[in-house]
Amino acid sequence: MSAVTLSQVARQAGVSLATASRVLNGSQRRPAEGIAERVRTAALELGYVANAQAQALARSSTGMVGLVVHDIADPYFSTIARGVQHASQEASRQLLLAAAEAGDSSVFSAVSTFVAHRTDAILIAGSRSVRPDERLIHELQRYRSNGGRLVTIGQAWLEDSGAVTIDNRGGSAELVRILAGTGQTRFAYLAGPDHLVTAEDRLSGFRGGVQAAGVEEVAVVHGAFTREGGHQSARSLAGQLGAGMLRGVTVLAANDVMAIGAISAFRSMGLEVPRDVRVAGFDDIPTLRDYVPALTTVRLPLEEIGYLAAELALGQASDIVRNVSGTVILRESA
Amino acid sequence: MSAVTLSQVARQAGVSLATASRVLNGSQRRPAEGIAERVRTAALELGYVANAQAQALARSSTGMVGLVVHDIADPYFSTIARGVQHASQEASRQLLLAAAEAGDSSVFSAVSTFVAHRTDAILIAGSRSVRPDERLIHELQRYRSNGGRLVTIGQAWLEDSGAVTIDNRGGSAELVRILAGTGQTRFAYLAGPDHLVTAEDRLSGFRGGVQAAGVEEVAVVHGAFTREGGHQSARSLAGQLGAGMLRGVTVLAANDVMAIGAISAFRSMGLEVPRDVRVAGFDDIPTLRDYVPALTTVRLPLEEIGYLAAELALGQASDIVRNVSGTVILRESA
DNA sequence: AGCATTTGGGAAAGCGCTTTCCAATCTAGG
DNA sequence: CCTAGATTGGAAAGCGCTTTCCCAAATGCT
Repeated sequence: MSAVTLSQVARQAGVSLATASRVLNGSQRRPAEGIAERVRTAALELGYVANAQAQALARSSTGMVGLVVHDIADPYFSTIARGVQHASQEASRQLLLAAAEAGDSSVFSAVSTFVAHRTDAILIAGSRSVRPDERLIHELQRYRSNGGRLVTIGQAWLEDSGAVTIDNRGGSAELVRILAGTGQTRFAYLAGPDHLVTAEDRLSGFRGGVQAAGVEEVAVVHGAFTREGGHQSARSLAGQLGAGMLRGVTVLAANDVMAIGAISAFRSMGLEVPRDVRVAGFDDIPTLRDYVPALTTVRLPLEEIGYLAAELALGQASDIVRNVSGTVILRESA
Repeated sequence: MSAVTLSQVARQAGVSLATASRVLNGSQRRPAEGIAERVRTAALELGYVANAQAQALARSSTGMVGLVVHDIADPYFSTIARGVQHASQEASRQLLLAAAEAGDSSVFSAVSTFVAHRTDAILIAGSRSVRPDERLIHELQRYRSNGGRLVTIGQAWLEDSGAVTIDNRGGSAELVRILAGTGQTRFAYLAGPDHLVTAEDRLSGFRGGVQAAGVEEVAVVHGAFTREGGHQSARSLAGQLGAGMLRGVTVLAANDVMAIGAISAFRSMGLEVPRDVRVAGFDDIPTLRDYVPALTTVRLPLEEIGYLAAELALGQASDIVRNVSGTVILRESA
């Protein structure tokens, strides 16, 4: 990657490096218009594009922000990523993306790369582990103390760092409350992995809601946060209860893709949703809005969440926590 | 973003900068083990993390690859992105992501940023315009002549640059052929924007297939490559034909999300799929696989395509074109 | 023991920019 | 017409690394 350098431009324009830099790369001092014009012309002729790496080194700020997601192909994360991308673009920051599909250790390595690249900020989307990796926490703390901004999405990871927290508990509880209000009385829960706090929060919201509404908790089964996780959980729920006992039960899944998996499992068992079993999800993934039966769920403004997080990371405001909560969307499935 | 520097490590270890560099950041020369150990210890104690920017400057290679997608929240692109991400990670390259939601001009600015950041390679996913922006082409050519690698996904943009091409034409044609083989005879096409070559290729494949199979082309309507585009196109198709005439027609959409939009439109008009109208898509988006009625479509190995593209970009092989074609998946919708 | 080689650490020159000083020029006030 | 003060361009010192040389010490041979 060789390319035209500033000094070539300066030479061609017959000015010094300093002047060329001042003209081309925004500085306090604006050289006289005549000179500036010469420099601009030279730059254009040579096709000069500033080397962001060198600028970063000289300015000690890279203009890059790092986003770590669990899986970019998961619509939950890709929607958040979209929001982040928009905000970064508006702030003319470049987005570095890393996937951490293998838990804390891969979050750690993603963070390390970002640290190496000296991103101005790091955003972490994806649930914190209930018992977080010490190494990771240290790394993040050091990053912050070196002046890096950290914003986590979902819940706060560090005491006083930025975060866009999501009221998972409240959303689940509200969903149960409303469903109970429509007369449903027997609830089962397809929970996510029990080591993720997002999953645990949604579960505990469910339990709180069940208690508050005075309805019955038929069963809780844990599984992966994926379509397959939902599918398996649904099957094991059926096994646990006996297929007959499933009739009339409202099955809440920890997220939409699990709900989809569950519905597919129920269907393969000859159960129709919502006639035989009711199912609801969480997140309100945009791509799934045309699904039939339309999924009752808790809508999270995913894109906005990403946008907000990036704003927090890029704003000059000191680190801040912003809470967003979901709204229950009653559709056909429950 | 201040942090521990190599010279601090060197000082603490009591060696020179050169030695410290050789020990920590892979070089030909391996200092004696005793010394190396001292350096490593010092680095660990101080929590040294090499500054990738500075390394990039010194080595004149950044280890970053840029990916431009149309819209990261679109499952088509996020799936490709996943493949790219995997390949980059395996090659320990960092991924820069940019969205180009506003056509060629935004592709241009994305590319410019990547050029500024001196990414080792640029991957462009998302269809080329039928009449591509001259400026863009020049920028890409200059990038390549400066030693940057370019890989486009979908079709080749530059004469001899890397590309993972997709046999859109063949896929569409094959889909028509197979559907005609099941006895369907009247076909309509919901095409994408007529300025994108992907859209045009799929359309021309459709036409070729119709001709070859000797079936009837009822209508072709153009719309956006989105769910809403599909919805609207379906409505205008109905308007054009008269709702009655739609019965028995097989409506092929230029991609899956358009197909979903179309089905939703038909449904709102009281038409049931596939009983009244048949619908098929293209791409086989993973998230949509549980959709009911299950979508007949042309499966594209999206993730693999992304992976392949990144391999081409990162491999030492000179730029190469790799073609992938889809396979027709018959399900319920058509 | 004496010489030619190899080995391995360090000094220093960049990589491409930004930014602080400096010095020269210009402006305005007396 | 002279001087204090404001402008403005340029020289040069970094930013944090890599890598080429150079030189001293260690090694292998005769």
